Amino acid sequence: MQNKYGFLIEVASRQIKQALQRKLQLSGADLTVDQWVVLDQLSEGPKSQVAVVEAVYKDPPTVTRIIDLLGQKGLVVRKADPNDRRKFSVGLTVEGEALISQLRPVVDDFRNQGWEGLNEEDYVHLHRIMTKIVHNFEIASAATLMDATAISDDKAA
Amino acid sequence: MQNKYGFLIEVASRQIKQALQRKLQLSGADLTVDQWVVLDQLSEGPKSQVAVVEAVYKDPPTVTRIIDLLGQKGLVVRKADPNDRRKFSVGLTVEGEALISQLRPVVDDFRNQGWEGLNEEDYVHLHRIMTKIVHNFEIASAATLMDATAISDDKAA
DNA sequence: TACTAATAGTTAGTATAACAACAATATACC
DNA sequence: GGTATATTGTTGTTATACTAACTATTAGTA
Repeated sequence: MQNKYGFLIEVASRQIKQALQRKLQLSGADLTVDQWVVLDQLSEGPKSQVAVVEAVYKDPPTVTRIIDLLGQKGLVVRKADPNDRRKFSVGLTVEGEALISQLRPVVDDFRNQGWEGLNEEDYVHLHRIMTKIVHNFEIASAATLMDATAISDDKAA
Repeated sequence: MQNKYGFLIEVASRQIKQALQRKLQLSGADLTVDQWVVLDQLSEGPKSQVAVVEAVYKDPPTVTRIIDLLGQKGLVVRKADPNDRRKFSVGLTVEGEALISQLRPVVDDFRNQGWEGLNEEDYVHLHRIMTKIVHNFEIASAATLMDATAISDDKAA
């Protein structure tokens, strides 16, 4: 039986993150990969933290802390939600928008570089295998996310 | 162009780790997944920490701390290497051996469960795509590891 | 031999991941 | 209206990831 796919996936995951981190640093950005992911999400428009949690699939405490750091760097701002006093509306500052514009091409380059030599079919394989594994562990929320990612990738293709 | 494969891989990686962690806890083991990975490596026989670093592809500081924790739990012991006073020889205690015997079937179950519905061919795809991505970022050590994993999987198959 | 470089391992600092517990607010229901 | 419950977000703790700096030891070399 096949074994250690988890190890394979984890090592690749760490390497990818590390490579992007170096790329971000080379471009002069004082930003971690996870901070980038959250910032990128907010470029779609202001969101509550729960919405960010669902979009990037991180835990609420993790998102709280990442937004704290992004706030300290002046890239995002929390505003009170007038309709629900439990919520914030987290949005980009002008500096945040500028940084995204600067980094978007860098990240696109990165993705193209990492995917070089692979094709659409490979992506389908990758997505199918990942989704299958996640489904096999019956983690409903993650499975939903993987499915949603497939849809958005279809749109992007 | 395909995008966000990194995100896909990272989410799957976290989910897999989380699922295994729950499985370990259910089995009554007071052990993290990463501690399990190191412990499992040491079942091949005593190793220096550098050897462990290379086997599990973690950083030296991370391995130091994991071995510290495994030592506190009485599962492993550091012994001085008589040939090189910089080195330790890290080996399992009787308790460590026992815990591995107890957990090995649990982890095997876990792997089978996660891989259900997938086949040898899928594993080849997965391995090829991961290796390609890692190679594309020219991270020599990781690329070597991925290649080595392919070989060991061949033996296991 | 003495000097330099490489290796093995540790310590410190920051960030993320997961879990638990919590406060504040909103919703549902009686 | 009042109470139970769910939602939103925070704080605390432990473990891992990565970087940098450091000690001790070994190997290489002039």
